[in-house]
Amino acid sequence: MTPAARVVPNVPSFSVDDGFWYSIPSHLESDIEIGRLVRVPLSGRRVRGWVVEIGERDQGRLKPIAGVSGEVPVFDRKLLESLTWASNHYVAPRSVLLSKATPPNLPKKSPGPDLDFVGSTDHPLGDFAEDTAQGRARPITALVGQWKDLSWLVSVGPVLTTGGSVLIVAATIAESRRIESAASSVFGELVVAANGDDDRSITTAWVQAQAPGRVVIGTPRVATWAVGGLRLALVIEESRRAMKERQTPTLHVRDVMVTRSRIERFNLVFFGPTPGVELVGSGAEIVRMGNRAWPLVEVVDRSEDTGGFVSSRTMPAIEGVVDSGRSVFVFTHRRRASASTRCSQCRMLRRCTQCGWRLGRVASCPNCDAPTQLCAKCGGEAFEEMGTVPERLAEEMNRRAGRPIADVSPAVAPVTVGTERDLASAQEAALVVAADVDGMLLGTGYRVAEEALRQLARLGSLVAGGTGSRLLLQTSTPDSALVKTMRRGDPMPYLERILVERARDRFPPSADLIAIELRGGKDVAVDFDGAPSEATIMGPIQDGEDRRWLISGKLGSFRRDLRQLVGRWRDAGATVRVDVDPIDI
DNA sequence: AGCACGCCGACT
DNA sequence: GTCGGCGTGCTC
Repeated sequence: MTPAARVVPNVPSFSVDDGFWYSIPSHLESDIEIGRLVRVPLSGRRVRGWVVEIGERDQGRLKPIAGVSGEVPVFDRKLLESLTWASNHYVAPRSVLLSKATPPNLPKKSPGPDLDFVGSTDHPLGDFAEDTAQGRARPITALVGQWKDLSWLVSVGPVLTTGGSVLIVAATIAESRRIESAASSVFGELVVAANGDDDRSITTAWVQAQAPGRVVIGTPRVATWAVGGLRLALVIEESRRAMKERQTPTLHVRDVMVTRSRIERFNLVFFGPTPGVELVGSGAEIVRMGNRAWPLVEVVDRSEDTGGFVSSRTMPAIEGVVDSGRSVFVFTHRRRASASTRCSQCRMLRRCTQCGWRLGRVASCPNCDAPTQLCAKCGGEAFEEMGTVPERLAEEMNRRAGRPIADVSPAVAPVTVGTERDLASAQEAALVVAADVDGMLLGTGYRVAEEALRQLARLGSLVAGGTGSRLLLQTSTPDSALVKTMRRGDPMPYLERILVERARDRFPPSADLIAIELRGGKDVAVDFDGAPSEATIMGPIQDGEDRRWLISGKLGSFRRDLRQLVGRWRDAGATVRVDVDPIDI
């Protein structure tokens, strides 16, 4: 028997998931521990790999580890367990997940922090941080409210003074930078931010994050990082799209952090105005901050209104704010006019009276060929394009104001018109207008209701403080659940209702959902033998060279079998994308 | 991934 | 009879 280590080579293939045993040469013995990067011989060459187990093995035909790389391990046993869970959940090779925990350059030893901090506030997070500092476990918490003023940062102080670290994950680099600069003014050198885009600064941040007693801030990539002495993790706006990786493996920060907090035993708080339905469904404890999760809302009822993008009651509000020297942001959810149209009179979606197909500007129904007619609802004969193109919106406001007040984003005029893509860079405004709330609910997919609320709440956080500042919603359904929810300022009853509907319709989080996409490999035969009877397989949908399937239901151990299948399809030459928990289907 | 192996055609 | 093209399979 000889000292040996199991090593997962850095090879993106399912077939090396279990790793291989190598003997440990005596001169390396003191360096080999779980999570260390090593170089090992593998089929006639040397590759990098990670130590995942240490033991004794029969010398047999074991090859020796050729060397160690870096100065410190990149994960411990617990983080390894979380990463292994993720490789299974996301149907990805284990080495791909281990790579995500590894800094781009070789990690050095970190010097410990040498500064101390004391402070606290009466923010709800203060209690949480105090419990964390005392070593008390708290259930996973959804803190419902605005985070942007950042005054809450100081309340994580007690965790630091007891030698623990705090991890903060934000959706984008811009937000991470804002949090970093506010945190630095409170905690100084204790702040570590992974905001760079070059390998060197990312590696430096990783190294610094290994010393306990830090505030580590970064984008979703840091969710798979080891953090020294991690006691409290904070995820800001977990329901944002950016919280899920786009390519395989499609990690979601929420799911990774929930698993890590259970295994590594740190406290976990999700913070934002609208927790995701999946988070609500996971039984997280809901803590509301204040009475409203977003500022005051004014509703402009358009059901009696005639055409145009902006109501005759909205225009004076906009002009009033402009005249007082403050700014306005007008939000429209679509950049391009869609093919659909609606009645200018009753504002209902125009549908074929024969088959219900959505109609654009056509003389006959493209589905059933029936000649198109008057509005099925009210008999109106004028129709307008759906969706409010920002340019047209700005033109209309300028025309009606009789002076140039509006322009499309980025802000150059007092009134800025923008879509979701402009929200990240938008400036605060005294008046924020959602031009077409009804249109936000007309999309397809099981998430539209949730998305609509999330976007409106996000608009709320653009509203500057001060008297008269507000969010104005234009809608022809002022009694809808969405508008009522916005008026009340509490997202929870709305989200809980969506949760019930998802369970009824067998959508996530009540059911597993995996989309599989094969690019190329036309002759690769695909079958899902062994799929459990509780799973439904839809597809393939052919899209040019691509084929797409959707698997839903209770997957159970089928996830494991899927690894084999995906491996086989890849070996046969197909590019396989596995989208676990897909957001748009 | 990347290397060996093997089967095939091309060329000394 | 040998060289090198690349498709297939395996890696302690």
